[in-house]
Amino acid sequence: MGVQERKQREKEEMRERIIEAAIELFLREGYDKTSIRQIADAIEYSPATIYLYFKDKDELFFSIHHRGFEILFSAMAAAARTQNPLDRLREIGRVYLQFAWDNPEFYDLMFVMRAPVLALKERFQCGLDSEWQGGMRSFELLVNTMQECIDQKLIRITLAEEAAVLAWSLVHGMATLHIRERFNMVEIQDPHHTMNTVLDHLIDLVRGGADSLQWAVGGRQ
Amino acid sequence: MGVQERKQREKEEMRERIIEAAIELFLREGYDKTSIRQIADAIEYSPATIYLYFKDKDELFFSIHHRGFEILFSAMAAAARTQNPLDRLREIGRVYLQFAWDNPEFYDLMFVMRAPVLALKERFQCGLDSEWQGGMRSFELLVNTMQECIDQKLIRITLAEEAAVLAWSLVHGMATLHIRERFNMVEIQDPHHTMNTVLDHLIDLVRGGADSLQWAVGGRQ
DNA sequence: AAAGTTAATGAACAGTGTTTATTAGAGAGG
DNA sequence: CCTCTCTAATAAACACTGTTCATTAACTTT
Repeated sequence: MGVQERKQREKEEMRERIIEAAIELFLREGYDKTSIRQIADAIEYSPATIYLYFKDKDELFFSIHHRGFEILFSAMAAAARTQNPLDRLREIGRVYLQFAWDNPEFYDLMFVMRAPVLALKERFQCGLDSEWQGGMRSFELLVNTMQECIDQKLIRITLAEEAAVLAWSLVHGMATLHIRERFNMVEIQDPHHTMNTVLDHLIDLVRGGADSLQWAVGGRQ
Repeated sequence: MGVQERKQREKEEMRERIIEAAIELFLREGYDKTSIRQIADAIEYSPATIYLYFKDKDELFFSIHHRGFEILFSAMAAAARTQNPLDRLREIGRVYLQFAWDNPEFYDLMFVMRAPVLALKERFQCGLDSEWQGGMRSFELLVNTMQECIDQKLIRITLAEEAAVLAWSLVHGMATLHIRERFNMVEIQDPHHTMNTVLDHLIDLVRGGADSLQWAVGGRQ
């Protein structure tokens, strides 16, 4: 009897409808102003219904944060295929910064807000370790790229993880200083341009300049 | 008649009492759980009273964020006196990271939360541009240090502001990835150690290594 | 058709930030 | 000393918030 499968499907569709409405509101109004009651209104159900599909608001927003990573990955796909690992590094950085620039609310949810980690913590205790999959994947992409750079002697840092933390922290720092409006506060003109310029500086610095490149390629043992 | 001066003083003292109670709660319970009613309870006044001294919650927390900068500056004082600008740069970075590590709630309020900037925006429209003084001062300290490094040909970036954004973004990125628990998510072991190591890497990279130092000092014109 | 199951809800609870009409008390003037 | 004024403090209310739970309505199975 396919009735159970249909019910399962309907439940899934309902979850989807809730998430869709929540995203719509979230992107338009921000996290704080996206209330359960507003979401319920948008899908024309009662607020209590949402709690039949999500444990609480944190879990709902944990589901939303997945969508953000999907967008990030689809933007990252092209960059990740760049052959030269150092060029790839730059491309990854550019895509990451552009994603933060174009989707500040998503970026906030994925890398700044506490809601998704709180939801994850509870799941973790309940055994279901779905992990912070998206974040993991993108960080590993960065670590692997760094490792390739190290293997090919393209950069001046010898520990891939440290290099990855360096790069991630830099772009994340710029993204959040922009999103949370601290660049305005110190009167940085044209933050978009500055962010890309600074990313270029990072690449130049880790590469070690023409001298170091020569040194790396040339040998010295 | 000194009665008006006394009243003025009493008003100031009341503001102080409110801020003190708010800080106490804020550091113990976090921003969201620090409600006007709880603050009012702590000082044994009614919630409405607080609105006689602060326009709204944002303005109250804008006042608190000043205290954070005071702590940061007193920690920064010694570091800022380091003679060699490159050593000073490292010290500033260390102190900054340590401040974020030791005072995560303050750091959050000063560099991540939206509340203080929202309060500032309203003031700005009302003519009173008290500015984001603390942030400005610390950023200028960084820019000036970078300029000294450039003047003494110690670093490989030629625009002080860009170098400052690079350094600030890096340490801010590490601080926030830690505070908002994203380092845990990608399973970084010993984040405190990693953060300092990465800061050292930055210094090494901008310095340009022994070769570049030699090149800078030696001349080549 | 009756029984069992379950999805949906109205209403309530406990909290939030904020506003306003009212009250109690201190300071000034006669 | 007694009014009168002014103002600091408040109780109560408003419009929200996330969340829970007993009740209802509808669908499925017997």
